Amino acid sequence: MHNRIKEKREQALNDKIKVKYPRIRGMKDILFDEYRYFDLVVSKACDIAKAYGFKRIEMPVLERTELYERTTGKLSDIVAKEMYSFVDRGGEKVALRPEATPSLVRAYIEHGMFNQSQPIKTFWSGPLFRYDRPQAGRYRQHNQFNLDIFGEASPMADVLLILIAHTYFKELQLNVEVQINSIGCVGCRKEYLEKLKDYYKPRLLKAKLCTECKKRIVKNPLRVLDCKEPCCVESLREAPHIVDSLDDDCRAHFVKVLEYLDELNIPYNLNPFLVRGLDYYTKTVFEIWPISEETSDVKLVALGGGGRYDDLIEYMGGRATPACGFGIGIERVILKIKENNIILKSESQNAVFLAQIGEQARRKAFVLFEDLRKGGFNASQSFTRDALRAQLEDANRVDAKYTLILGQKEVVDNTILIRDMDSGVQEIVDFKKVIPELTKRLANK
RNA sequence: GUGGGUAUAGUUCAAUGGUAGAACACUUGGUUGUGGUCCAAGACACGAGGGUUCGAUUCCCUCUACUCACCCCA
Repeated sequence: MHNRIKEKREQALNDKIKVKYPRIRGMKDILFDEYRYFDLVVSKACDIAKAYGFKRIEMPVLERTELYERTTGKLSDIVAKEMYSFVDRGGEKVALRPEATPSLVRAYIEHGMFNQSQPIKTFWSGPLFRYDRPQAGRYRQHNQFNLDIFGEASPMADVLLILIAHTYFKELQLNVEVQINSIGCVGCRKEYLEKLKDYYKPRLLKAKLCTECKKRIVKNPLRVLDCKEPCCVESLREAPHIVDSLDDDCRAHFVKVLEYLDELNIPYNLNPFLVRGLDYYTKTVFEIWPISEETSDVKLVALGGGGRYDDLIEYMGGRATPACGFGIGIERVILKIKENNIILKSESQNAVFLAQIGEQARRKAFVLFEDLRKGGFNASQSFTRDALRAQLEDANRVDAKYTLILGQKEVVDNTILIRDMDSGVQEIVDFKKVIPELTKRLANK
């Protein structure tokens, strides 16, 4: 009776809490089953990265606001309207990182990594924050996995990144397409932008653009290429391609990248209108687009993207260092995996469940459980429960192959029961021989 | 920032101008030491505020949240 009242009170309290302190918009809890996907997606990426000689790095979530204003660009949407920035108690202007590259570059410079043997290959995984309106595959806090290579000018670095990305999605059984383009160096881009502006000089053509792009063509012409408005897409049909404006060096670099991709049999789509939103990219830019299973259409939400940023490190006050990198959106990958009904490996690896009845048995069970764990068994238990029935239910829940039952009687006799959970057959075994017996049984499987 | 849709139990969904049901999940018991099946019992919900009304979970308004799309991005 007492318990019931207590429970009710707790429930009422919980309900109140639920409405009183709701989660912040666009933020997600990742629980249990969901976390299995998270784990798979991240650990697979880490494994591949390690295999290719990348080393793990983590940076603080908080950086000076200025860092992003200078690199990502004050005018970019990310900085201008999506950044969580505030003044801290010491009067410092700080921001929750909206992307990882600036922090990486900051760390590279700050720790004098240019003095180590180049290239420096890093991988990183963690949360990013953008104050955006949430929707499918977009959150205010989302996780990315990034690979970056510092100090390598060779097109091989670009290729390596794309190769890893491609391998990664293939191993996850996701159908993707690599979209690739080169936006050249500052010089090429300057030349191209003139050509593009010239192309849009005729009034008639300019009139076709959407309102946004009419502004863009003056302020940030490259972004016009990226617009998805049908009228803009249409207007671009005859537009000059940036690859035709590349200088010898940039062209040679890009050709080399494509040659290697061909060699490696990595399917790509040469997308002359692919430009990336961030200011610091040079030469190769690429995105990974999912291909929908049923329609085999390419969906426009990218699972990942990246490119080269050869000027960024010098621009930030470091020694001139070529670099490139790319990021994968963890939540988006998970979404795709679920969409495609890709089945996770079952977690029924809790081969042995240890049940106990009575105080003495429980004490003995604690010790035995440690031995099982140290012996490499996937052991589970619910020592907080008393009833054997409840414990067997738990054993069933975790899909145990065997349940060990240790009761008062067994303690006295120095034995233990081994119950086969499929057949329900159980056997009395000498307590000392449990571990060898289990080893034998599990080896036979 | 703009536009659409939605809001009922832990989850997925019903019904209703007279305060609500199911399925699954959960707890307990049937079995004081035996799970998966079965049976019984139990706990748990109308997002918030306002209006219309004798009476609103239902109709209207506002807010909030969720969701989808645009912008942008991963």
